[in-house]
Amino acid sequence: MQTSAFSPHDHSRCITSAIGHAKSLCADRGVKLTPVRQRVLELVWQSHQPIGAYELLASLAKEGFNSAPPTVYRALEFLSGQGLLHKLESINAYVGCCNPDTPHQGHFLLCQDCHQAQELDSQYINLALKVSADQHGFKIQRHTIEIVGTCEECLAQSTALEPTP
Amino acid sequence: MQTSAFSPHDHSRCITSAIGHAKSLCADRGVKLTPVRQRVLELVWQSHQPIGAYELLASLAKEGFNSAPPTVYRALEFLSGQGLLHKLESINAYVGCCNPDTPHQGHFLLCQDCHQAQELDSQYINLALKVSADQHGFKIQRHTIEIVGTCEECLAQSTALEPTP
DNA sequence: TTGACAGTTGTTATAATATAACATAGCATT
DNA sequence: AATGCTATGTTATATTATAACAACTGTCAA
Ligand SMILES: [Zn+2]
Ligand SMILES: [Zn+2]
Ligand SMILES: [Zn+2]
Ligand SMILES: [Zn+2]
Repeated sequence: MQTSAFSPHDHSRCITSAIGHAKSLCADRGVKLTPVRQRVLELVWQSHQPIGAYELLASLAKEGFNSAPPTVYRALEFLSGQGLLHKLESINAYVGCCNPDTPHQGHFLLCQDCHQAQELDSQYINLALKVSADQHGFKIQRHTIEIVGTCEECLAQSTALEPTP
Repeated sequence: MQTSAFSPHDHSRCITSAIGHAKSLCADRGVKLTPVRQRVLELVWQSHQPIGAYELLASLAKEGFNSAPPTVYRALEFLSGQGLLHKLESINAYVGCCNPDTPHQGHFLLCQDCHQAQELDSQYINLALKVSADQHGFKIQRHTIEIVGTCEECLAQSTALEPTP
């Protein structure tokens, strides 16, 4: 896995790695990565841009898969349940998980310029959440952490385009 | 303002404080807290449970207000723009802001038992987000931080009900 | 073999959330 | 009164997601 979704990299390796990982993981767990489930996962991994359910559905339809909404929502539910992808709540879109072995919700950087997402699992953030929750006697079950802004690459591009003073 | 939405408190004071605050704040800013906007804000503040747009709409309808979706979404957009409420993205619901003077996105504790929400603005969390973003050269514009779990009161209740060993 | 079961998929309909587009009304300034 | 701005009314539609039930598929044991 590359260090950042935002930096240029050989993304085909992301895809093959993710799919390979998913296959072995599902085999280990005794659950079925059926054709439609695998195809949805591949489509989600087509890029680091989170993708919406109905966009996935349109792709499936073009490829001759069944294309009623439950098809894709069931696949997304399965993949999410296996920790193979995450839903980004603030944009109703789905992105592949970089580290599906252990259950987690992750933290996401969303670039509003290139629309790519990078998953983190920062122990700083986890600790800060825990400390804040503890202060209120609150027991954390899960969380949604989505940070919107501009990634390093897009910042560099916009800086390069600025008029020189 | 009370220290916690979860603890028992005189909630009528939350409401009057929030509405009074909103009135003076809108007056200061030269924007209009019209009847429907004020009523939506009051409805949002009816409790510390985040409320959905269509539930607000149903209440408005009962009270003789116009009850087409744009009415409530416009009010929510105005109130959100003035920092008087927040949308909780993970549940598509809206909750009054405790501290509308300064712009912020806040951090939310959502109790899955009593369905109440407590807004925080933890500097620990803000710092952790900033550190993580900085490590990736990412410039934060806004964020969605929603922590789901069980509040202190509900934990105490469930503990009290547990069978003694 | 066959039938019972569990899991998966197909199909239809509908729920829930949100916005586009354009018309009308109120209100302040000139 | 005419103008322009903000807010509201109205109709229609877009977007996201789920309910409900039927049909198919493979497994395994009687
Ligand atoms: Zn990649
Ligand atoms: Zn992940
Ligand atoms: Zn209160
Ligand atoms: Zn707030």
